[in-house]
Amino acid sequence: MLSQKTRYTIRALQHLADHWQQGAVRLDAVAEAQNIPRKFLTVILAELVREGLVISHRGRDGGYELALPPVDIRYGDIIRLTRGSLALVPCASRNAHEHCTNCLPEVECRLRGLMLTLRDEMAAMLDRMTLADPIEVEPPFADDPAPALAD
Amino acid sequence: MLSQKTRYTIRALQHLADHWQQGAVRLDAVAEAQNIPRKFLTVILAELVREGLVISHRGRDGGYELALPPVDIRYGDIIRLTRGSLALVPCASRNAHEHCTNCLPEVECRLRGLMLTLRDEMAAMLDRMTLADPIEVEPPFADDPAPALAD
DNA sequence: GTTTAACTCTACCTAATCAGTAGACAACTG
DNA sequence: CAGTTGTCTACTGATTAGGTAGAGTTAAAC
Repeated sequence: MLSQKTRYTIRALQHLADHWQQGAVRLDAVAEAQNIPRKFLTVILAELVREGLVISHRGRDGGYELALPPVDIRYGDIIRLTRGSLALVPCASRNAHEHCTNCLPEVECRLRGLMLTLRDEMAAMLDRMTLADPIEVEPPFADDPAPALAD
Repeated sequence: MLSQKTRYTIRALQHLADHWQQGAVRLDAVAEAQNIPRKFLTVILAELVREGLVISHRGRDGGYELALPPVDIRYGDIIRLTRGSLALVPCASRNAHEHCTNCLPEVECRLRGLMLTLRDEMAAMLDRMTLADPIEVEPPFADDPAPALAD
C-alpha cells in the first residue's frame, strides 16, 4: 500500500500540475481542493521543495509551483522519492537495494526473482506516465456506491 | 512493501510445493530450510490451514502439505489472502474495496484511475504465475555484494 | 495404551511507523 | 512595517508489525 502521505504528495503535485504556468498556488488552495489536512500538507510541500520538485514563494501572494514542467515529472519518480523504492520487497529494489532479513541467499531466492520481474513491470508503467498525462478516472464500483463525500 | 509475514508465507508455500506428493513436511524442516522463526511459522501455517491451502497432520511423523496441487495456487491468491488486496490504495482494490480517507470523490480521483490500471497489470502477472512455475533467480546486484548469510 | 513428537490456541509484548499537530520563526510584498 | 505567506524542530497518540510464551490437544508408532 502507498502511505497516506504518498497519496497526498501525488495529489498535491497533480494539483500544481493543473495550474502550471498560472503563478504560485497558495497552500490553502491545495489543501482545500485536494482535501488534505493543511498542517500536514506544509510538511509534504516543504519536503518537495527540498527535493527540488517544487518552488515556493514566501510573502503576500506567495505559494507553490512546480519546479519542472509536468511532462518531466514521472509517477515513478514521485513514488521512489516518497517511498524509497517501487519494489515490493527490499531485495528487489534497483534504486534502494537492501537485503531482506531472515531470507535465503539472494542467488537462490525465488521470491526475489518473482518480485524483480514485477518491479520492472510496475516501473515500466509508472515511468511512462507523467504529471502531464490525462488519466482516465473510473466510476466507483457498483457494489459499493459512493457515500456522501467524507468531510 | 509486502510484510515480512507475507514473504514468509510465500516462501513456506514454495517449500511445500517443492515437496508436493512426498508426504508431510515437518515444521522444523520448513523453518530451517527457509530461515523462518519457528514459532512465527506456526502462526502462519495455522492460518493457511484455516484458509484451506494447507493440510496438517498431527502426531508422530506429522507435518504439513499443500491441500491443492501447486499448479492450482497462484501467487495472486496468496497475496490477496495475506494482504487482503493486490492494490496499492484501498479504493483501487477489486476484491476488498474501501474508500480512501481524505480523498476526492472516486469519480474524479486520478490517483485512483492510475492505481486501478497498475493493479490490473500486477494482477495479470501474479495470477499467471503459480507455485508450480519455475522462477528464474537473479544474481545479487553487483554494487551490493552478498554478505555472509545472516544467521 | 503409553509415549512422544508433532500441531493448536489464546494471550501477550516491544519497537517502529504512521498520521498529524504545535508553535515559534523567517521572509517577502505592498 | 503590517500582514500574509512559507519553514523548521519537536512532539504525540494510535496502530501495526514482528514475534514469543506456554499450556493444551492429537495421533502414529512401538
